[in-house]
Amino acid sequence: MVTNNESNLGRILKQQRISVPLTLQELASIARVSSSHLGRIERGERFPSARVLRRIAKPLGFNEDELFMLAGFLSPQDGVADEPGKGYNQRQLDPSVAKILAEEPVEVQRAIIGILSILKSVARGIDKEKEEPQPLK
Amino acid sequence: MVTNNESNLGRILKQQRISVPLTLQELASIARVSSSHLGRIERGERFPSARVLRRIAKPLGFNEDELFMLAGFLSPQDGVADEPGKGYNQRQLDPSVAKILAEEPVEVQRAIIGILSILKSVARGIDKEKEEPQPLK
DNA sequence: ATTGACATTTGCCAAATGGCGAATTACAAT
DNA sequence: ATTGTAATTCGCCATTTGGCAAATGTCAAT
Repeated sequence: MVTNNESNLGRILKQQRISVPLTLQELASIARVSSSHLGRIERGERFPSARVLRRIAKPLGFNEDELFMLAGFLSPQDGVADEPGKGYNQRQLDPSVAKILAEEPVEVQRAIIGILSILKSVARGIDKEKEEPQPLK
Repeated sequence: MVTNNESNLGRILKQQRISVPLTLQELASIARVSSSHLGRIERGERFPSARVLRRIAKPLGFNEDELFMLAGFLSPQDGVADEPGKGYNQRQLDPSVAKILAEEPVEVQRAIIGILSILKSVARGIDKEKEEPQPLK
């Protein structure tokens, strides 16, 4: 990525690094990313991958999600929601159901969801006559 | 990276895509990622960038952070997965499964467990009636 | 079997990421 | 100023990502 139009990310990262304070080389050795690369990221000549972003997050005092949001990797409203009942489902998964299901392989779990969706569409009525005529007999 | 086969991510993505259901081309056009690339990701020949992961999240019914966790981009709340593909325990309740199921009333959740146990017992006793050819025509 | 319509995979390529070492720039303390 | 040393930037290159188009696979309907 060349001269990112709106790369405050680099400035933010540099500011944070300076204020910690760390040099590029120190951050590089802590985060295991080359200092030259970090330098290019700070001045907007390169864009950090998720892996690099993740590695420099803690040394700079960022949360990973926070930094991912700054980088535009995560949508603003889609942070990790630790708050209960925040636009999520008001219903919840029955604990015993969760426990039983958790003992099955993930493929089985997903297959179960597949069966559920079939049952729901059947219950809703035969809704796909226009496209895919079911060989009923 | 060549055929990083130990990565479940591809499997998970494919399972989810199939169960939605979507074809590679449909997902490609919805998510604006080429179908060939998506195919390679699913079979582990390529590793998705954050940008791609972000684009395919919603069409597949994942939260972005959920998917980032699966890809190893975000650490799970406890434990550290430094390499992508690790840190995914196969014997846990899949987050997307939990989410979908949590939207159903508890009676439905329990009914699903009932169906699961019936299916398992059928699968166990499948050889008791080996003489039952299904008339499939 | 043949056709046709999709779906998936493969070959090839452009662009981007990221490391290493050399060059350059601060910035001390003589 | 000049020397020394640490910090930053630059040049070059390997590796990876991701797209396009062609090849291949799949499957239902002739």
